[in-house]
Amino acid sequence: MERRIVKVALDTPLDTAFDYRWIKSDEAEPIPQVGQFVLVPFGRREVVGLILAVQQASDLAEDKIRDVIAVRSQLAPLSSKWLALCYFAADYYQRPVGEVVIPCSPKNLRALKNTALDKAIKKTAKLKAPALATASVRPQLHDEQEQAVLALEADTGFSVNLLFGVTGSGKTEVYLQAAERILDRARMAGEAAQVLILVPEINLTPQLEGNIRARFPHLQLATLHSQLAEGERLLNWMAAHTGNADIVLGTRLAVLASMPDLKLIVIDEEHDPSYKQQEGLRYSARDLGIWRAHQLNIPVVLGSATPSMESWQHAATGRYRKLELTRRAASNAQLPRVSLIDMERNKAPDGLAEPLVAAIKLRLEKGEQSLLFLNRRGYAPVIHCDACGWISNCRRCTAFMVLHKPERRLRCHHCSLELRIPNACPTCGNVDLQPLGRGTQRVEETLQKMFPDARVLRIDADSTRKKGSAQEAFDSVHRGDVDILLGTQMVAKGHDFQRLTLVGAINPDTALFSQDYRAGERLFAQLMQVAGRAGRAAQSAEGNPSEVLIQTRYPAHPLYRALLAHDYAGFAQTTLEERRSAGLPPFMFQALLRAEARELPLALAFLEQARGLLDHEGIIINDPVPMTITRVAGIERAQLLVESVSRMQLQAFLKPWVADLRALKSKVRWTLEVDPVDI
DNA sequence: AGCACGCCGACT
DNA sequence: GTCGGCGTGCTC
Repeated sequence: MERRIVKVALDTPLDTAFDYRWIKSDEAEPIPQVGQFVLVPFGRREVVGLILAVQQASDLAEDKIRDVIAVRSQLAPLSSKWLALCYFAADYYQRPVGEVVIPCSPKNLRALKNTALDKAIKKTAKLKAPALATASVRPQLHDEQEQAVLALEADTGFSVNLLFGVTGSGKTEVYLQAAERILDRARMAGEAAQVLILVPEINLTPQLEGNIRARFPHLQLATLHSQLAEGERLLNWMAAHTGNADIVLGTRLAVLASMPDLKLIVIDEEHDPSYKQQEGLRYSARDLGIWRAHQLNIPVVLGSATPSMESWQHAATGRYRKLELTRRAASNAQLPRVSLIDMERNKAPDGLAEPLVAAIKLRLEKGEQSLLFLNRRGYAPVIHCDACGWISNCRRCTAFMVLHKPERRLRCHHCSLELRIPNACPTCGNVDLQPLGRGTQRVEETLQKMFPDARVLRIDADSTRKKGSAQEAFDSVHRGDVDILLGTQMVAKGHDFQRLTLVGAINPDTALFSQDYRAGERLFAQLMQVAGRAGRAAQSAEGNPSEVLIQTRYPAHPLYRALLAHDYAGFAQTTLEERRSAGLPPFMFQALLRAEARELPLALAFLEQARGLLDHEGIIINDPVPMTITRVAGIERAQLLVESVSRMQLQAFLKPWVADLRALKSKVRWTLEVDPVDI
């Protein structure tokens, strides 16, 4: 009787492969192969796993080993290249490989019985083979775009290309035509080819998806993101895995899609923080994308108007090739004019200074749209009592309870605790509790009072709780049903509003003096991005370019000076000089050990213990410190930063360190993050 | 991580 | 008398 031991990776924090017994049940059943999914019993559960090895014997006692329930042998095994990518990710981010290979695969491999999987396989196989080289309407490229496309087309091996161009300069067209030419060339040569396009957010996908389908009706497009229904996710995953999908468009998790014929990777808005997964396997999809391109010896394109400091530095040293688009694609579209409103000189009792109010009024008179950007939701970030100094602290977190006036609630944005607004001060009974500061709800109220006839729409996480409501809100702006759009960073991304000629940033200063050394970089990117919403199509009716007004108390700040001049390069140079002298990334490689406990001293003691575990030549281990928001939902948090000027040296330290940390079996919960973005 | 077992407080 | 709190232990 044919019998094998299969070593299986499972989605569990246990850093080991699990042995299962496989016995041939009938003649037709094939021997299991590495890279196939299996259904196995695990404790009291049945879980899906991936076969990492097939062997004749196990080191374990026979009675410890359980039987495989089913092998998903209908599916072609995942390739060794794909497995190598997953092993790398697991190794680099110090997590078990099962936490890489299982979460990025469709859940339905387990939930579906074989018949349903077969159905999906049949459906995928039936996808029409693309008809040869159907004519599609291909927009004329301007010379810079053409040069970029030619450069990419000429690449026959690995290259990292930083496509640097302002919003509206036509980066998307470069991606599409480079993709098209690479797919065409492969087809002419009788080879299979696939292109992977990564985007930061789900809500950007429908627009780009529509564009791609319209442009390439003859190509198969599959989307992959976490909000797909499971059935659809399985189909699209299969389309990628079988090679049927010519183009895969997805969010960060798509970087781990199985694509046997991958020939080009595009990472749009490469600087965007959402490429970094913030739980479980804390990977950077951008970094894995670059690694994958290197592995497959293919080009990768990183697109951005405001590249990350890492990418910009690599372009400066020549490690990446810079492809630059210096002007907007539509010939009549100009860059918006950016001005600062000095809030020391302008009174703004309602948070809106007179010049901004006047600019909004002008747009209302002309029937044009305004967009106001305020990265703070709720009505006011805190309420307080004038009489005794009471302030609305969250009792479970080191944070304020935020006033949400329409809901008549105080809400903690960290632990989701909700309370009714107290009628009187809880300590002294004073009935006159005052909101401090301003969130989107409060500005919305102000705008409605100021402009009673204007149609004001607020878009933030609170106003778009319901599924599909964000899309509906954006649609109403596109239809012209909105005069003044007000929102958080949600409004900064992706959408081109044709009739929008004014953008106002209400209170961007808060990011200037943040603890987080990346806050400035993010603010610059955000303001550039939100400014890019204006005048995408053309100038205002009067022929004036669109206008961006930034309210600030620090008009001389270098970040704003660079923004006024549309000078990303200058901003990046200054920032990189600061980073170099302060010993920060990209000149330093970091890992962050975080610990959580009921009592802060316990967390700190654990980190102190961790610090002393290993010799660490070439590694800087900093003091354990409480996190900025020390307590969340009643749990105290602390962290320990580990650094090295050498990525290799840091990696060499982390591996045995993590093994020792696991061996401690401490009651303190801990996580390690490699290349952390929020410190 | 799940998921069970197990031993102590406020409820139908 | 039981439901349920989360401490501890195991998963091939």
